[in-house]
Amino acid sequence: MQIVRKNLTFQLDKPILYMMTKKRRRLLELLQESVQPLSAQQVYEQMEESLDMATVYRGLKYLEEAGEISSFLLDCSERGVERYYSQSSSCHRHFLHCVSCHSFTSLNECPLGSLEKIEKETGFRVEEHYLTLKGTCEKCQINVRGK
Amino acid sequence: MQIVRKNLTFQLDKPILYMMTKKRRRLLELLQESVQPLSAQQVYEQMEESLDMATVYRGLKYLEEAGEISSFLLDCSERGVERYYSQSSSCHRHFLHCVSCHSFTSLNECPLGSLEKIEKETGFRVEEHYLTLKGTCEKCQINVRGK
DNA sequence: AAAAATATGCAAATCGTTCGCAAAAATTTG
DNA sequence: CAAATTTTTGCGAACGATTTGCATATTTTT
Repeated sequence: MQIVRKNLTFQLDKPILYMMTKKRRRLLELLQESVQPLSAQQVYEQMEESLDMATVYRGLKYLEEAGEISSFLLDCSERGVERYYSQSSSCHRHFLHCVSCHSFTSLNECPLGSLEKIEKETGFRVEEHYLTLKGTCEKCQINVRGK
Repeated sequence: MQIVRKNLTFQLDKPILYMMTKKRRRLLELLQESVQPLSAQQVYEQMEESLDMATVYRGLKYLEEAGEISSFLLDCSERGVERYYSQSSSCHRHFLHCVSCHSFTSLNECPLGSLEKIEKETGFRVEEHYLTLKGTCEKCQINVRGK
């Protein structure tokens, strides 16, 4: 990650100028270090330096708008409906969510076929897509069997 | 739709006995008549007979557990994060959501390729999946052009 | 270094959704 | 069929995730 200063950073085509403060950088680093997508609450808990919850939310929203991270909604039986954040690595990612241990596993590639067919059929111009797969991870399958 | 009476209805393999009250039937009918998935709020507004919001929520949850309807989460720029409900027709469905007029378009088929590959790669047993496509519907594309 | 702009902490507000409880409706029992 | 029992409904309060207003702190611009 580069250090970003106001008026100096451009994302996508249109220039988005933004400011990378210490706190925001820590938020971003935390997400970059994490293998798992994290909810705002989890980010808050994992921050060593103190950071207000409102600042976490504002920071995450800011980083997302700046294109550094991306998020999705998940309804988890354990934690309820929350937004989860992860770094915006090279390409967009999807996750498998284990309904038993509630961990995420990242997919290597997007299992979605071409969207062109859909666009032709529906007349829609598809701009983004979110895919959530739910199931049971390898570990939890074994654990259940073991019992 | 069949009229369901306690102890007389079975869903899937395991017998789920459930009671179809007048209010619940109206909820279900509303969703069956609607082309679009509806949020609890929209269901509430479209109900001619008065129905408490708590009852709407409870009824929708009940119908979903009974397998009559299904739901998904959507973050819409206009309406925020809400759960949307639609009847569980024969097979499971996915929707395209227009980011301009906020309407839904139903997909004819699931664009997801085989999940087997994913299961092999990840060891995951995939049980369900949710796909949200966002973009611009045909009408809104034309409207924008027209301006 | 001072002035201006922006971010942060704190507390209160918001919004979708859920819950407790008493009354109403549906089901079961005798 | 009426009484007893179970389940649902309405109402208001509670909840949890997220947002907002405002005064203060930090960062940027001058």
